Amino acid sequence: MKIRKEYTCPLEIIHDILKGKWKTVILWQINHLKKVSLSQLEKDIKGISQKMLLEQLRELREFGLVDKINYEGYPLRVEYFLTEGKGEKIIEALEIMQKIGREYIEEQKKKNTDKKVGN
Amino acid sequence: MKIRKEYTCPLEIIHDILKGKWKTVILWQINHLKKVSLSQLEKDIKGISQKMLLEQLRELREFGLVDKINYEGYPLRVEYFLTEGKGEKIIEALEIMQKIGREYIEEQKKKNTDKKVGN
DNA sequence: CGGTATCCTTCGCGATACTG
DNA sequence: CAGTATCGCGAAGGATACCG
Repeated sequence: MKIRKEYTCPLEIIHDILKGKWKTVILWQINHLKKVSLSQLEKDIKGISQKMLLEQLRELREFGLVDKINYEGYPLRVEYFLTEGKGEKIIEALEIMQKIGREYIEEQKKKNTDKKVGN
Repeated sequence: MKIRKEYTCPLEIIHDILKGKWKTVILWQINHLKKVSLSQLEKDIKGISQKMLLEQLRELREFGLVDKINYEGYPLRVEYFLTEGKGEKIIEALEIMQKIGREYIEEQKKKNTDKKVGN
């Protein structure tokens, strides 16, 4: 369990929520597919292991960003999805950051072409 | 250097931007104080070492979220501040996440009092 | 005061094997 | 298909000493 007993500052949680290599990508992907199975996520998120995926999904659920439904019967089937409140809200934050990411990429490209051109 | 040579996906950057225990807190604190010296940040951010602070500040500067001014003369003096574009923008994202953090804290409190009451 | 370098510990995470 | 358990390595991060 990586979640602390108690938080005093909301900022500490921000860190824990997005801590780890995969959380943001998982959230992003779930938002993209809306309702998605474990195996689907595993296919779509390149390089992630099932163990990591499950670990991170569990944490995201504990924070109330993600939820899941277990369907009865065989073969087993589950659906992961963002929670209406916090889950969908955090996508807004990720979108802002994603734009900043784009800006950064653009700047780097520009720097590189400038270098090649002359200086 | 923890920043990669090149990014293909903006989401990878989101992770790198907020990676590490301290980045969000540092950004938050700089935003709060607007222009701030290293020693001031060190005092205000509880538990951080000077080494970590400088390390993270450097990364934030490389991403263009933070910038600094070096003043001439002794004693040495610098001022760290958020960049107008990306720096101030990311605060919006942090604010959203901070609210989610608050929600989570409230829920936990409620759960605890409910437990005490009965069940 | 601001910043760099080094050493050492802890923990994230990948690989792998196993269960219902 | 969904999920748990174990183990080992490398990176993150804390402490500390030193430089301009």
